[in-house]
Amino acid sequence: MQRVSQPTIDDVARLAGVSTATISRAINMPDRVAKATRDKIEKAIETLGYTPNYGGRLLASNRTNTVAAVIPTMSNAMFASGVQAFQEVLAGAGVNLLIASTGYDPDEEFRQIRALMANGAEGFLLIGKDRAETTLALLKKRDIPYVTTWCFGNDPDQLYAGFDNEKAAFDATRQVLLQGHRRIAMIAGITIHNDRARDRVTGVMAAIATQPGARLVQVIEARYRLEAGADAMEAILSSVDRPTAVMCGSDVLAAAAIVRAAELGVRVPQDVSVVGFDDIGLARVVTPALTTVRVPQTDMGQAAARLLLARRAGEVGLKSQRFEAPLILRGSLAPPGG
Amino acid sequence: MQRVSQPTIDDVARLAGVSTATISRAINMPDRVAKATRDKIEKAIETLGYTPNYGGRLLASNRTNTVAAVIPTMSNAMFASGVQAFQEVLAGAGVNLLIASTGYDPDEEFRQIRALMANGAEGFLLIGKDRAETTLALLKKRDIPYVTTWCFGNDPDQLYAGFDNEKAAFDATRQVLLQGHRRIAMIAGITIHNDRARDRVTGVMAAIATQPGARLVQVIEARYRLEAGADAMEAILSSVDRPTAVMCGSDVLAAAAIVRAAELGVRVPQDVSVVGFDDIGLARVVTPALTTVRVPQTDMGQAAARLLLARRAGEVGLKSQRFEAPLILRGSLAPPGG
DNA sequence: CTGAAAGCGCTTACAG
DNA sequence: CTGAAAGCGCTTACAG
Repeated sequence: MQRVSQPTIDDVARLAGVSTATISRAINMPDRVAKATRDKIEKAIETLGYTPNYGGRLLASNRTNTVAAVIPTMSNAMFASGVQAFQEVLAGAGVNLLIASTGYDPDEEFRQIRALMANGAEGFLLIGKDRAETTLALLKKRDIPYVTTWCFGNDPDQLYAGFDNEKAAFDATRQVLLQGHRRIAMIAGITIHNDRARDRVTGVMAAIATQPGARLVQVIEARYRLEAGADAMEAILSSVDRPTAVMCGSDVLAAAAIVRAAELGVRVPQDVSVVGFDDIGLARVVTPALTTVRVPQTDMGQAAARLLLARRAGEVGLKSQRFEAPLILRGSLAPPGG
Repeated sequence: MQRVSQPTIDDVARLAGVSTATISRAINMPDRVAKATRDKIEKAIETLGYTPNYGGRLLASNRTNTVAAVIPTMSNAMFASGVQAFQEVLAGAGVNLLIASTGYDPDEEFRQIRALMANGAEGFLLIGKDRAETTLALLKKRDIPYVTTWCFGNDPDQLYAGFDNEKAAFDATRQVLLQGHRRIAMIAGITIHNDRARDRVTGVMAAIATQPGARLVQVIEARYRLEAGADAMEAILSSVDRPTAVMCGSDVLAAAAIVRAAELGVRVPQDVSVVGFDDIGLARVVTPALTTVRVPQTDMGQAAARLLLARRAGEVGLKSQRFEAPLILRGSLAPPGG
């Protein structure tokens, strides 16, 4: 990708008959340049097809205009809307978005963040709290701003734009208990290196503990894939101590669980209720439609972008933002026995 | 996002007792530096926590190590796996990915591409052929390599990594006809500014034209949203000339159509068959599971990355790559009458 | 409102 | 294998 030689600011200066300083000003602070001069310059720029060289600009100004989002995966709608919202707000401010995925691997996350920093990322959107020590040290050493999303914490040194996974799972489970369920199972995400998955388990457990007579009969961890969710559901349904409700760590798991239940002739919600987490498209398409926790993807993405933009503009005293993640009631949850 | 002052190559040179040229070589072409020197340098780099300044490097070498993907939307799983695959291959080569979305608007696409070029994008992954003239002119003028995906064409000047939407839709429709369907409707994507949506309609029409007695009773265009697909299905089902099969321009539309049909008491596939396009997660979760055209997302994403990487490495005579998009048979398609 | 000039931090022929 | 030095294309005090 060798570039053909492009016109430089010197070419424009020569053609317009002014200094390069004035060209630079005309581009970056137009109102500090006389209208007549500006017009000449614009004409010259147009004629030459000039666009400023990125590297030169960068080196001189020490700003890249670029932030990065590092997410576990793009293939799951779990993060898509959030990243989309993040990008839209950034684009509105003329800031570009670099993106990388980690496959839920902290070492890969470290590598990606380091590479992105070396390539000009001035700020980061990160998912969750679980992170390699080295990553935190790197970010701190270089004093790079970042916003932690998809979770919430009270650490005043950290900037969050997220929600409380434990509370969301707790509240959802409370509603399940309220409907009368006492034997509950969980299909959780893989909890290692994943605080969101862990917090959801904790929340479910905590809610069950508040209800005398209620029991968590089983917790199975599964990757966020349809096949894994289906298999977990089958294991749960074939156990002797069959639950009346299954809480799931994600919609992918929950949707797959519903499908597998149907294949096994188990009716949802009459025989078993299923609750998801995310509220992505899947939730409304499965039969019965999924009762699920709505993750505030758009809110988080927008807030993260605004926070980063504000930091960039030099604002201080920025505050973390916490959003609600309510349970959306649909057909997959009903009192035990239907 | 003002950076605190970081160590420069001069600091490293001083500490290691060598010239900056040698530092640069140790980093970029390690085997042209004596082992002993390299060790000294590595130690100095480590001590200082040095990482090369992006702007300086860029200006001197004129390479950004960054390519961009400009897609209609990230919120739909339609493109997610393809972009994920694209990013993974790039990351393996140490190349970073900028990403932007256009909302299916050619003007927005132009703006995003221009902004990305100004921010160092050395190559592009683009979706489909429909594009503003100005965009093409811009790309050409700056001689920026790009790969066109999610479609295919025979233009030898263009680099494609995609599939033939018309052929895929044609083949799928042929199979529907083979099952005995003669009255067919279509829920298409919005075709303006979208060659993929248009080609799918053309393919469906062409296949129907090959079958005596077969008719396309209705074509409704809908945005790729669940609600729009559901409403389109309702309109189709309430028409007097009700089809026995509905071809859809995407899985989102098809899944929503199935759900709405069920709500209206219309059985799929007994009363009406439904065929999708994409094969995203939704397809396997809806009841009945969706018969759908599998879009080779991963193949396209990987191929696009490899093509761009090859161009970058100076390879010439690169060839477009065309993949298959086969119909995946599941429960939503059956002969008329079930 | 405008210009001359220094400087940002690298890379890379060129020479040895 | 290593170094001295030019140069990449901008921005930005400083001066007027």
